[in-house]
Amino acid sequence: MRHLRFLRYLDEVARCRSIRGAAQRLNVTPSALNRRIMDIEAELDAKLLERRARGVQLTAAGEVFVRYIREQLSDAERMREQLEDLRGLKRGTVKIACSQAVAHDFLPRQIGLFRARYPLVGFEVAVADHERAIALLASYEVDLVLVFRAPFIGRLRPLMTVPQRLVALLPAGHPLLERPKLRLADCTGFPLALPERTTGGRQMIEEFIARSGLRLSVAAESNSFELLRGLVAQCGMISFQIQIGALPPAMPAGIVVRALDERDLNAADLVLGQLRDRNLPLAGAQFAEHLATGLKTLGG
Amino acid sequence: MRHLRFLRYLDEVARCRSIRGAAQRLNVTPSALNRRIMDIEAELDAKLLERRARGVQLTAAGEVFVRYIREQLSDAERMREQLEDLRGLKRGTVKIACSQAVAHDFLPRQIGLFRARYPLVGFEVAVADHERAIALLASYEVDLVLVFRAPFIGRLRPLMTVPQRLVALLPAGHPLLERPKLRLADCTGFPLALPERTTGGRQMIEEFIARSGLRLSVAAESNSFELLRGLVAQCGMISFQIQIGALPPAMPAGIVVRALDERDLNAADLVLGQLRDRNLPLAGAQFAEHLATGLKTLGG
DNA sequence: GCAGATTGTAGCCGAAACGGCACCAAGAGG
DNA sequence: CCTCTTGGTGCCGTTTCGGCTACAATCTGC
Repeated sequence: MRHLRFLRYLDEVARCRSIRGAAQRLNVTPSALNRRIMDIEAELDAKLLERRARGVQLTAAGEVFVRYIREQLSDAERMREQLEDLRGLKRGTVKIACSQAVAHDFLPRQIGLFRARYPLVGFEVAVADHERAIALLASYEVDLVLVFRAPFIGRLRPLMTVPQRLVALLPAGHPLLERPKLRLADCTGFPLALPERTTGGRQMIEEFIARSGLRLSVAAESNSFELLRGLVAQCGMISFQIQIGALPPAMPAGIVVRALDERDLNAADLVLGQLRDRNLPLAGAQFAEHLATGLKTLGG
Repeated sequence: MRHLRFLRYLDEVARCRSIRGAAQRLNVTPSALNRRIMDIEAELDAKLLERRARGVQLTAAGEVFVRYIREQLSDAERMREQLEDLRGLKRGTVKIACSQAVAHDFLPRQIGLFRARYPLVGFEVAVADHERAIALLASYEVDLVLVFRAPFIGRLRPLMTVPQRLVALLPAGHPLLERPKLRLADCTGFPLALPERTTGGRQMIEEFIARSGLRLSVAAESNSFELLRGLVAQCGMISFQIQIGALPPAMPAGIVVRALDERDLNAADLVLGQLRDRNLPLAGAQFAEHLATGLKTLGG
């Protein structure tokens, strides 16, 4: 959309917090960029940027305007999709940020199912922790988030929440597998491979430790669930994951999933959400609906 | 907003259903206007207008695009108001369409109360029948409607509904005033001044007539409630109005208001509404809230 | 069926907007 | 102190835009 050029300019400046930096990314000269911004400031009769020696900073008015810009850009995209839609094509791009737990199996499968019906729809998936996911949502870089233990933010509108329990991942043949149900206390003697402290699952474990005073032997710790699974299968460690991240069919041979006793850990919510006060692009809205049914059948 | 110029162009063309007509209203030449439109069509790769000999007609894609345009223009206005807002000024313009029944007393008083708190807020009020009011809302020419017996339209989002009964307006000293409550059948012998058939109040009366087979002597009929009141005060006729249009303090001397028996006429709704899927400008949203409380205290 | 009016459209030209380049001024950091 | 980075300005060529004029197609009234 031609008429949105200036808006893109300011959007990029806001992201880079620098006129020269934005100019480089936009393939224009800083002077030209700066002039357009000054035009807008003159028209609105309000300073949008606080010019500092090391770059620029958005003023309060700038914040308001940048939010407006991102709405506009999003709306333009949505309109385009509507046009494509009534031309018979279902296309567009779904941008989503998700927790690592769903990155291995659940989300890719849902994308596959969705694309079977709408093959022209593209996807951009950012795997990130809760905070970064919410930040991406707030800056309009993604349309949807699917995260575990989302922080309570006013601008997040939950579309669906699914309670999730923690399950244990054990190597095949592990002695603990003889018991039908596992308690966390049973694991004290065994080497554990835990997810990083920023993840929701780890925080649940930490809360339990704080409550019970249990001492666990943490043999390994990683930000990669992929690696943790490897530690289980190849080093005989025990790891933990939320249910959706450890659906039995997706587990490699050599790893067995066991539920943890309900007394040990409360469930926490996996939440599918979008930005409040925002109209999603067609493709995004449809995929959100698709995901919602996918999540629902998961529970049933 | 400079970057929205093209959009205004097409918006006006859509309203005029003519390129030349729109060009005249926009103070540009038809050729220039047409070029911009063709630019947009080329960029979207979709014909927006069906060129005919007597003017132009929006295509389906055109409809989608024009709706997008009006959203954009509305959003731009809202953003401006937000900027003014954080500059300390509460300004903006509230655009509202209303039924005649509230034009005489209720709405002006509410506007007065509102402007006492926000003196910089301007008003544009269009008095119109239901259909036209809804049309104005749908084409983004007004932000709010306050109409009696609004038609059920999907795009209308009711914010508040207030049931309204019909009351009779009689000249002071009229013989019927001796009775505490009036029945419609009592009026058969007297000359009546009825509102036009397009108004909601008249339709209620017509429905009663159809049900009861009553014969009323219609001495006068008008589209102006102002005139009807004159006929009551100066010609001794009886007229009818919904409650909110006949609040006793607003009645001129010489006119007395009497409730009609509940058995005769059901209540119908006065509805305050906005367009679904639209974010109102700040001033509009605030006035809607103000009106809602005004309507609530009315009932209590 | 034919003149007249009305509508959208293309060519040409001047004006305005825009971007690139070179240069300047102001802080930050050593 | 100098140097490096940042935003800001003057000048000039390019692109975009709008007004004028003329033209083809269609509707209207007789």
